[in-house]
Amino acid sequence: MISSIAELIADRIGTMPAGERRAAQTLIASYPMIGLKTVAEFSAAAGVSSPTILRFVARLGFQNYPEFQSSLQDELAAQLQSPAIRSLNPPSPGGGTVSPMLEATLDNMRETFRHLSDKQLEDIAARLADRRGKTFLIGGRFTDPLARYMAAHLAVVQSDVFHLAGQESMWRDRLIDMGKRDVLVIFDIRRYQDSLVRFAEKAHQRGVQIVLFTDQWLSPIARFARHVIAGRTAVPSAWDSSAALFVVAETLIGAVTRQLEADGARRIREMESLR
Amino acid sequence: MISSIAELIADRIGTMPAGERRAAQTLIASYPMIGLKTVAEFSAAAGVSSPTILRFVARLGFQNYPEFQSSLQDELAAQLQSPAIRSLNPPSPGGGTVSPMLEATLDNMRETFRHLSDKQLEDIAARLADRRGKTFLIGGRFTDPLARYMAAHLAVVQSDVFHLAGQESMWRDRLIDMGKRDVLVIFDIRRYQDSLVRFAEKAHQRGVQIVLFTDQWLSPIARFARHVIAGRTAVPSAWDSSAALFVVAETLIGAVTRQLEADGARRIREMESLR
DNA sequence: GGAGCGCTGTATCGTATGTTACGTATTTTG
DNA sequence: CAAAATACGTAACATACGATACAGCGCTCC
Repeated sequence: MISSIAELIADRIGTMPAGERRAAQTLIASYPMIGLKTVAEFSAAAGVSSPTILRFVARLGFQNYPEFQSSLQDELAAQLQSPAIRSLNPPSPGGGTVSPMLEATLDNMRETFRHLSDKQLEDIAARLADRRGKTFLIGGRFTDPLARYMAAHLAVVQSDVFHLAGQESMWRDRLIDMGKRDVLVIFDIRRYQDSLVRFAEKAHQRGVQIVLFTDQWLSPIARFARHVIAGRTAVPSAWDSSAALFVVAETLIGAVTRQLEADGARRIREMESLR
Repeated sequence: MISSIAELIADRIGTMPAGERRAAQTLIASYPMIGLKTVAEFSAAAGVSSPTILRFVARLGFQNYPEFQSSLQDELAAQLQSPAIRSLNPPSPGGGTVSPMLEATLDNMRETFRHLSDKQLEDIAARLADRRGKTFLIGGRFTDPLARYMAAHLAVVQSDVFHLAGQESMWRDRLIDMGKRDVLVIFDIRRYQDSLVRFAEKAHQRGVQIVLFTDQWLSPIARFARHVIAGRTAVPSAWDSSAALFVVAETLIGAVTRQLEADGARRIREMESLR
């Protein structure tokens, strides 16, 4: 079973003529980067001519050079999605059904945050902390609890935080209260909900700033969103995991709280005294 | 100091027009693979035209598209050479707010699961999957969304799943429906809510089996509970983190689904056909 | 309500890139 | 040692790719 081009090369390098062998060795030496460049660059690096490179990829079984490159890219993509860090967490001798799920979840989080810079989060937090507008939150069938969770926390440190619940017609009517200075936080992962998309579009038309939590395939709402947070959701289960998005939400809650520190602290104290 | 294109994008995404922002988001979502493909593919994935992609890379400071691609490749190459330091987000020496939060959360999860055996989880899952009784879920001020999340999923694979919402008096009345064969899942972390404790006690008196999600200091409800899941909640933030509990909940959801596989699969299909 | 600006997509163009044909060099074999 | 077969590079070719000019549209600001 051959699963990577590198193996394929190792398998056939013995049967190759001198020129192609040099190509193979050059590719292996800085695998797979050279293969992503142009034929001319590849040939120059290997010290052979362009046609030799093409004959080389043909011998590997590819119809043409672009096809070869696509294959390399797919390989890279797969590699990047399951970071090698996995090996750093010992395979938890237990073995049971728990480990794979936990491991995948941890990977998802690392991967999600890898695509997320401090600056982005701070920007979004700043937007949420900006007290000139209101904050609305809403989610889909399985993600609405995340919206609630976030709303519950934000509502403690600032006023004008509203979770949109209930029937579609209910929240649609709330559109009238929304304007340019307001923020709408939407959670939407596969399978994306039409009702949410429609709602997002209408809100967008009113100039509302949309912060979208979605999965790596991006909900169609992304096109209306000012900020998009793409979380990894794949786990060995019948369900997708929202855990990564949950952690991003918590991180944001923390960031907003920090930015509102002065005001927020007072607010929290007041609130405590009211209980 | 900007060292990666991802950062560069995060830095300037705020100043970009809508179309280019979509390009940026698409790139970040599957960073950096899309950027290595052709302009046509990139533009199609982002849902914009080719010139918009080119304007996008121009705005990032590149003279032309190939130069942009080379830069991405260099980045990838550097990344591949030091697999240990996979983190795209540099260790944020400036005290980035993200890393410590994420690290703490990941630690919490590992620690939480370290104290949780496969057997325990399977037992709880079996209890929840046992279809002779009903399942009720409820949570506290900040944890109720977790109860909702779990309820939303369980309700798909089995009947008789109820989330207890609204006023305290509302759910207190539901006690009348609860008996020995039923399960009550409660989420309660500091500061523990008296109302929940009272409710748990009454349910316990009726012989209801209680599954408690709490923090490492254990809610007083623990004394009534048949199963206790203690999650770590400490993070460098003003708030406690429920992320570990969330992941346990997802794990349980997965386990229950698996145990109900035969029935559950049919149920899910039926449900799909109803939509 | 009108004028101006900026953003975006369509259509066209030039060119860099992959591809192929062919001639020369090198090795292999009888 | 000769002759054939294979390998390799040069050079011409075609295509697909990136780049650009331009027009339509929406938005903002008078």
